[in-house]
Amino acid sequence: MRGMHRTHRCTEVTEAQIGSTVTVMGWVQKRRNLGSLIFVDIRDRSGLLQIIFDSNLVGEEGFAKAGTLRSEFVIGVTGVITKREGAVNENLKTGTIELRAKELRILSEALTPPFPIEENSQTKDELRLKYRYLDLRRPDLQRNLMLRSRVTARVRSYLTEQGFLEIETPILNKSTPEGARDYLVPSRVHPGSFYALPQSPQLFKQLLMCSGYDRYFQIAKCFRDEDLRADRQPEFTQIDMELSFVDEDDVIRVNEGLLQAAFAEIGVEVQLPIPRMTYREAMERFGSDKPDNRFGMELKNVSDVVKDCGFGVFTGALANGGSVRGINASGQGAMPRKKIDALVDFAKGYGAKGLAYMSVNEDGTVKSSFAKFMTEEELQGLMERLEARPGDLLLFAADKDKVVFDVLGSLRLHLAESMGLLDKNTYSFLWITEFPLLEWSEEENRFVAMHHPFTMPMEEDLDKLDTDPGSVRARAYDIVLNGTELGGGSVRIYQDDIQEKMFQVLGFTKEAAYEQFGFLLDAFKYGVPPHAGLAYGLDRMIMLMAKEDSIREVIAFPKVKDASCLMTEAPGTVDEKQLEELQLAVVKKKTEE
RNA sequence: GGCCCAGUGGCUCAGUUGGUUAGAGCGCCGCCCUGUCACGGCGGAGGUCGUGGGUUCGAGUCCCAUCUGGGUCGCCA
Repeated sequence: MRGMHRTHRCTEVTEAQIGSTVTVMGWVQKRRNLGSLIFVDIRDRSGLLQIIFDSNLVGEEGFAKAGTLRSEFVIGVTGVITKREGAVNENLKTGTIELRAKELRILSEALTPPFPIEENSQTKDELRLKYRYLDLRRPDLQRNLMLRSRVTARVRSYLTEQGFLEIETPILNKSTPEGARDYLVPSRVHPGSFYALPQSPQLFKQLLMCSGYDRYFQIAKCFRDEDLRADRQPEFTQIDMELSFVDEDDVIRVNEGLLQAAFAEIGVEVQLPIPRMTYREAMERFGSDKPDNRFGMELKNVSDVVKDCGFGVFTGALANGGSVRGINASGQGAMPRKKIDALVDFAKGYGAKGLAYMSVNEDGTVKSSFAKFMTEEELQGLMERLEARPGDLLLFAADKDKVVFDVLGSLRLHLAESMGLLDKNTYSFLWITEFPLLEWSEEENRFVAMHHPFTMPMEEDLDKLDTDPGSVRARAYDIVLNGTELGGGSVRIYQDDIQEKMFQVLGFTKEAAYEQFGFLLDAFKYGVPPHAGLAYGLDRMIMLMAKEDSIREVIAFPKVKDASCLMTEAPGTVDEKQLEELQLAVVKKKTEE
């Protein structure tokens, strides 16, 4: 490398540099050898620049060397920027200019890559992830990671301007049984004891409030040992924050500014204030606590219309305290039976026993699985409630509310996708408020916290904590973007008596509460400010900004479905010696013996 | 743990009702070519069809099991 220094990235040279000598360095994207003239496209993270090798300028030796160039060789080239003699390439940022090489250095040679290094890869994920370092050379992934870097930089500067302090919290923590499964790390010094990797910095940020750092944030790695999804990785990143002396409106105000700043990076102007909707309304209208409000197809309650009908499925659900609700898949009335059957199966996957449907023909007559049980008046009532027009397809679910919401909410999204209603260029934000404080767990036969045990109940519901805990609403809020939960937070409990009551409702004894969270409860006794906070899933935010369908596309080194890494082959076994030091033994399953 | 989809040269795919030496495009290798940018021309190498078992005279194609990757339900306070 001695004597040659890069002066520009490939697309940093412009027509302004014409006539000047520059040095670029990067990877060979493509060579086009015309015999006595060789063109090479050189690539770096900024993009592509065409280099022309002409023996008159680069010399016989240099020209011969250029002839040996192959894909992905790393080269350095010094030359003169000139206006192109040939045609302009309108697909390139540098399409009107080229670099006439005077000197070529091959910095390293390269094997032919196992898949093409190009945009819009068609390559299987498996191969891409095994060679992630090559995959990461592709322009779309480079754009995603550069976007991620810009957004986090913008978030940092915005929060800093707003008086937030960036403070790190521990990775090695005490395990807490509530919530997701922890990743555990054995302690060598304390055999038989384990640290847990943080699922979030929740307790620490509340302690920081107790300590007077009244506005905290962190871009925090978090870990959850649960199954993966397109939008879930075992390790992920949160933009985590906590504020003192605030209520939910203060948190929302600061975060609307944050979202505006962050989304400005992709040229999207977030309209403020972001609309708010209660949890109850979101469930009633969209069957989801994270509604995608880029399109309609809202749920309609038709329980009153069908309450006396002759269709046992409907009346039976109502008799069991459930409801009958429907959605209108507008314009889908001609859907063939086979596709409707597929929708029924889809609904069954979400716990429905079935799905009643009704196609409205162009002449106004209906074709339906249940019309024969209905009076003309009832059919008309259903059509009116769902604002049905000729050519529409109406779908109904009848069950307990929870199932009906789940089924129709999922169906609504499913249909919207196949109907092409989901526009990735639209960014529709929504705050969801007044979440239930508690959720009944069939598995544990007790109430569990919907958010976490430190979430403040709404004042007007406090008296119901004893009588009807399930109906108590929380001062919790989620920020939803296009049907994705971007983040969530709450006002925290800071009063002893309410916190104790909360633990009591959750079935914690005082001893158990202190065993788990004693340090926090003690801290609260020494002067705790009212506080509230919020955390974003950064990966999801960047995914939506980059219009990707999986957070893997915005994470440099993601894990695959079974939480392993195809490149490093983590996790792996360890030496006997390491296990001995930790006083651990691996129990082999019988099937492996 | 359940369900669904995929697995054929380096990559992306095609492969008829099971039937002779398994095809294509791109890539790769060699030769030729002074303005290409999906460069062009000529020639060439390369796969036994994820793995194992079964049915059959005969299996890429049918059956069973299994592995790998993806999606999803459960799970994810």
